[in-house]
Amino acid sequence: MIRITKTTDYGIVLLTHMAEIPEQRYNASELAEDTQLPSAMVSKILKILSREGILDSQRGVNGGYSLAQKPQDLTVSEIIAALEGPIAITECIDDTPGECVQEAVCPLRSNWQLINNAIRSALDGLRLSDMARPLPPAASPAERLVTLGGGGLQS
Amino acid sequence: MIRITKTTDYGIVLLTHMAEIPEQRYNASELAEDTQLPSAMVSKILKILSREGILDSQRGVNGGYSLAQKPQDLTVSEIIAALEGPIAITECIDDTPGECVQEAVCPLRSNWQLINNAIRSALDGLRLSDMARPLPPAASPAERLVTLGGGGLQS
DNA sequence: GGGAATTCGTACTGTTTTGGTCCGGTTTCA
DNA sequence: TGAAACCGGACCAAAACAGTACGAATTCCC
Repeated sequence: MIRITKTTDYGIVLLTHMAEIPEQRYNASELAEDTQLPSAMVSKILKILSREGILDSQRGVNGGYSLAQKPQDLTVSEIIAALEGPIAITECIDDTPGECVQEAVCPLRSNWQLINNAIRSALDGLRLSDMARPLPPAASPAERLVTLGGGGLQS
Repeated sequence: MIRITKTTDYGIVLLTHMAEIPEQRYNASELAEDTQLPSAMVSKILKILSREGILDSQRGVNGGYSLAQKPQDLTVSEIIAALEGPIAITECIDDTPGECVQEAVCPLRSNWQLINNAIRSALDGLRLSDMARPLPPAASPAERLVTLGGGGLQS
């Protein structure tokens, strides 16, 4: 199953929550409380997001974390990249040439980029602000994209 | 890192190879030889693809596997779904309601669909025949999609 | 009918990744 | 000075993955 790790899952939940009041500063335990996620985990994730520049951190008594950018400027792609490294589906992408045994045989190396780019583009198009919208009034936001590419049921 | 398992990686290599002469029947050891992949693994993967209906299998002396569809009809999305289960990034998608502790708190459940759909759409647009093309003459195929969505370097 | 070639199903095992915890250190503020 | 917060790791159990093995079941050919 193509999946995102729980770390990333939680990360997006946290960021989405913070995006509700973007300017506010939140501390780790407060966020854990609000989202009902394990607090040790929350704090671990916030550390990563801060190290990666997605959050600003403020130490000390009234410290905490706040969004480094506006929710509408932060792409899902960036968030995922921060939490699980670069979005590169397969290994043979940034490999040093010569390492792959298939190199001579495999006509795919560059064609894998097709898949990577397709996914990255899709994720670049999504903003934190899109995720934070709590089910818009008229049409479900999910519908917007289904029409874009065909969708298809998950069998 | 969002990644596809090696099983899927190999699977696409195998299918791509088979797509070169779509009507032909290939046996497992032949394919392992051609692609330089571990033969036990190859055979395991072919079994799965056959069970999932992507390949037709023929037992017996001159048996082997052949593509069940034309390469231009088979989407990357289907291949991945066959090899790693439905493309559903997070757990809380097809969960039975009530299982998720966050349910009350989490405004995301339906918004995760945004991400899932975005990725699925991207993958639905790619065919096996696109992968099989061994670096078309004029422009690299990777370029086609970069322009489509912005691309962005993998940091 | 028998034997060889081939797929089929599934169980097994070692390694890596993931999810989650813990703890000692550092910074800031009152 | 001490409490509140972040920071940076190490650490561990459980799950997933990569790869192997082996005994069926089928089919073809002689």
